[in-house]
Amino acid sequence: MQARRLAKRPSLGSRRGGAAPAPASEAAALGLPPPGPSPAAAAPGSWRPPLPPPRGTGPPRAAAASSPVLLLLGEEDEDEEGAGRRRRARGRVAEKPRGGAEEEDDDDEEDEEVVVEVVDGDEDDEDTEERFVPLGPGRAFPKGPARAAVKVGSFKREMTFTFQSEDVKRDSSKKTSHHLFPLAMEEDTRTADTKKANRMLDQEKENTRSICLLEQKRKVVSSNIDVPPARKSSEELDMDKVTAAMVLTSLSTSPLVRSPPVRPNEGLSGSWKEGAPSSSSSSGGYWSWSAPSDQSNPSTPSPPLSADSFKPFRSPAPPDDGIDEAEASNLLFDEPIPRKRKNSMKVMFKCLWKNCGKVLNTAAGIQKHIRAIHLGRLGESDYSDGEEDFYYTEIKLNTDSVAEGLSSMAPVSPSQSLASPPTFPVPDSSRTETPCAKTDTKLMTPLSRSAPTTLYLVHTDHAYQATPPVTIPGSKFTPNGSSFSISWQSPPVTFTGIPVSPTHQHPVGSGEQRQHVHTVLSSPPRGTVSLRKPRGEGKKCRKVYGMENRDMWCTACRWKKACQRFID
DNA sequence: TTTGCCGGGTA
DNA sequence: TACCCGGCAAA
Ligand SMILES: [Zn+2]
Repeated sequence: MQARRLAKRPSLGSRRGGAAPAPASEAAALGLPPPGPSPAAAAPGSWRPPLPPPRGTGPPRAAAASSPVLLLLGEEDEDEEGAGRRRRARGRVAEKPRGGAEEEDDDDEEDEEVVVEVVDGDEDDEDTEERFVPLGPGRAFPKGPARAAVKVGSFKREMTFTFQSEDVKRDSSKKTSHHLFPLAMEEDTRTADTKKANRMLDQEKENTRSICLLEQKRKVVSSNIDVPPARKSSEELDMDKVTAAMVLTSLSTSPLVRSPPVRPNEGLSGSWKEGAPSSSSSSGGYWSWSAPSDQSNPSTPSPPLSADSFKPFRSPAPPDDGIDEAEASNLLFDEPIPRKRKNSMKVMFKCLWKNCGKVLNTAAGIQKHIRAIHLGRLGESDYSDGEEDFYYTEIKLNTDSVAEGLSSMAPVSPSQSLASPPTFPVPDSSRTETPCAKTDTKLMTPLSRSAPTTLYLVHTDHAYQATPPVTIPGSKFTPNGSSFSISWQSPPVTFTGIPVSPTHQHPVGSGEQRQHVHTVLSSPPRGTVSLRKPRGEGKKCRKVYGMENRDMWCTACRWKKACQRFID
């Protein structure tokens, strides 16, 4: 191998000492340090290759030369263990002189320790309500993305946990006499639970979607989620998940879609009921979004009903929409924000009854409405057999999305655009996203085009750029983070692709590259998926360090991929 | 020609 | 997945 390489690359051959013969002389020739210390031995602060500057060589180099600290702070200066020539790529991972920064964006885990610490913290509190607390005030927010990621992860987990427990709790308390098995429960479907369940599902979806937000605001959230010391059989728990999943799946086509209008012969009631044998569920936790982390995803292809999406669906309900709309918006504003909803979330309940588009801000209200007006059951004020459930739907409004919806402004995230079109495998070759991002995508892909705020989809053009540390330039997620999405584009900053960037957000502003996205949008069938990137004009590793210092290049460059160090 | 890097191949 | 490279296109 080596041989081959050498042979193939004359230029390199001359310098690439690593394993090749005659390293010493070569080194000397190049002004390299005495080969004394084995290449790998190089101490952190040790020697830095004067840098056979092919061309004035990068400034980073200079600084990086001796101070590890600097290295850490600085973007990413690799420091090939002093002696420079680490033996070719292969093993470089192994050596990681803790003092010196790592080369490779993908390697520098400057925050490593920190991260660990955090994790620990989380773990510790693992199960208590206060688990978040410590994180909030106590910890100064670390900056590393890596860290962030980790945190996020753990949070998610926790939350999941939390909810489930809650679920179960109420579940059990509520229908104590119910069977515990989903199938069996189908019979009971149309019980109060059902509705709750549905709602819960919706919420789940939504939550998933906005999980990122949650993460951002975990602090806030945490305060809301109080976890009663819940214990329950794992069995139950599972069941929950399962059922939830089932329901989700079956409902994947928004309830609205398949509701009333579905059957032409729809009588007055119960017409479509049979159609949805699936709706069975157990828990009725409002805040439940079961197993967001792993489980839920598979079953959440459903379109989140949201401000936007509901409009179209509304079609079943003929005229008086205008009124509703208005009404809705009104409610929107004075609504006390149902429970745990995060600032930007509003929940409305909309009557799906034909010709009736009533929108109320409380489930009870809508139920009552349906029962009274449409089902003609006036008596049973509080009792609901779940029937109403089928005639109303919960609408989640994300204030942001609303705003967006009003003025379908362009600057919104392109990612959104990407997702919405009938689905054409957009170039989008590889995307590395955070877990949440994942769920996000899932949700959005189908038909939804809402909640633009929630996408922190991370998209890196290349895997090579996936992990670098990066502090997002312009904006930092604010615990409130509801409006950050748009602000990205401007900063032309060179932010080293990271797992936390809003999908294709910035490209639009900074570059031409994603332009084609629009194209795709307008005319889906565009086959031309592979538009070559315009190619950044900046100097890249190759140019900067020159062929001779190939090992100083960033990995990507070495791989002949898009440079990740000098991003355009 | 050089540079950047895509697409694809190999290990 | 990590690594490498042919080859194309922009500079
Ligand atoms: Zn590079």
